[in-house]
Amino acid sequence: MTLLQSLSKNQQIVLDIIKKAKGPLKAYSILFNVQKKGINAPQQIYRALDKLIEMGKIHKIESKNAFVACKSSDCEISKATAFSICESCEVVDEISDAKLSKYLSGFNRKKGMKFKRFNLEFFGICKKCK
Amino acid sequence: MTLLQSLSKNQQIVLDIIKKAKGPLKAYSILFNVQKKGINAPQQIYRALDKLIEMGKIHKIESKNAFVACKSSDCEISKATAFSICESCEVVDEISDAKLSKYLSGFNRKKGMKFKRFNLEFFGICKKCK
DNA sequence: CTTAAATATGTTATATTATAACAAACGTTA
DNA sequence: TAACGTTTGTTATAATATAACATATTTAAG
Repeated sequence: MTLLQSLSKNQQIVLDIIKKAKGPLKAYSILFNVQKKGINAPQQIYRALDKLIEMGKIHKIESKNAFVACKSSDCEISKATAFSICESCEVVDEISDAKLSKYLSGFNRKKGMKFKRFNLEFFGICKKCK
Repeated sequence: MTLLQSLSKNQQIVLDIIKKAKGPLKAYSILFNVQKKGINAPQQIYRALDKLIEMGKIHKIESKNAFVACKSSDCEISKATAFSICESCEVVDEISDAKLSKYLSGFNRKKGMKFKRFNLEFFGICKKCK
């Protein structure tokens, strides 16, 4: 019984914009894009972003302070994220690799803690930019 | 012939503070700590931080916008970084694991790009906080 | 139904993080 | 010592993010 969590108005607006985008979007760039829709304040964007992240609909690219839609046809909650980032054209791709994910999910420091979540960012130059 | 790059005055001041710290430091917290030493402006901190990162003396924890000293007795240039981050006490540990590093350095997307660098952040609750 | 609780919204203000731009000093090294 | 690159100092401002509070809407329980 997959009670597919419905989105609020602002959450839907923000998600739509992020989905349509070709690359990662910054919060204020989202804001400028939705002012015609009656959203005027950063708070409104950040609140929607927070919820969308919680729901696993989007991810934050930490090294860029930008947001992308989740590619994995709606992962539940993002415990294991990996991205490839082109340092030239700034294109970001979500990496879905079962082996990688399993390897990292199973990785635990000897004396240390058990991990709940990880985020991995790869950097390089993509094929197009070479 | 290891020409061990010498640090400038500000670079040395900033590095010393980061090394003494128990956890990751934020740029403005560094700034407040060095105002007695005649450093007054964010620019001066950020410039030192940038150079120290280039040299591999420190790393930026992207998810926290904070900086830690490199633990690996001065890694050359940080092409492969991994950290464990406690979500409770916020302690950050650099992970030096040859296998992990090798695994990830060898990871290349099939059709995609060859990676030059990666950064991995694990999150959980550390032993002390459990 | 209808009241209470939780969630979402709108809004103003402000905090935090980071860079731009320019002038002066310092340090190589040729 | 002149020319170049690097570092410094400084003022200003850009970019990213949260606090706090009032109101509205949705959900769930009695």
